[in-house]
Amino acid sequence: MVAVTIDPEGPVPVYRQIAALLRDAIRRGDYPPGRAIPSAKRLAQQYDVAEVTARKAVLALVDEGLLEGVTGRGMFVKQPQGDG
Amino acid sequence: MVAVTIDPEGPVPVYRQIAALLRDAIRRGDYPPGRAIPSAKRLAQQYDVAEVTARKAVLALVDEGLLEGVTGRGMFVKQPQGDG
DNA sequence: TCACATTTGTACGTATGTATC
DNA sequence: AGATACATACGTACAAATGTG
Repeated sequence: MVAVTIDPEGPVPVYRQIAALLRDAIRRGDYPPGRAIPSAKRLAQQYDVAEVTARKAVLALVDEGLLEGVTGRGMFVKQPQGDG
Repeated sequence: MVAVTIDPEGPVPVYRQIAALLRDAIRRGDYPPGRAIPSAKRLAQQYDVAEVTARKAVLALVDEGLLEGVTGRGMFVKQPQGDG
């Protein structure tokens, strides 16, 4: 089970790789709307990257409108907007 | 001439204050489409903040579609999109 | 209310890679 | 080869909000 698939030497930046994994997980329903994804700290441990890097990945998804951050609580999956 | 107007103690984050100043300058035409804004280093010196903070401000505008970064050259003002 | 841990948000510091000039 | 500038990545500190006890 080596499914975690981050390649630090590949051409794709690590933060984008993590963002892609999270994006897929959200779209797949692993984290339904209203649920929080793992904290930046947890993601950093899981993918063996710095917390700032994990955070950058998450912020990319916030930027895409998939997530919403709530200070002191977590990053929550938003309702799909204008997608049937 | 104290026009530079960054308040590090105010409720608005410094990077947002700088982003707002740059956004206004662009909209005002100080930096017309195709032109580059000052480098992150220069902005940091100008506003007396860290380079990372200046960069964060600039990236916010990239995100808004106002700027486009070109490695080795600078951050360029984009053509207005869908604005008559 | 207070103390503590967790988590996001902001800010500064630094190093390396890549591209341009 | 060197200077400049953006892109990525790690490290650290503090503030604000939240949750638990």
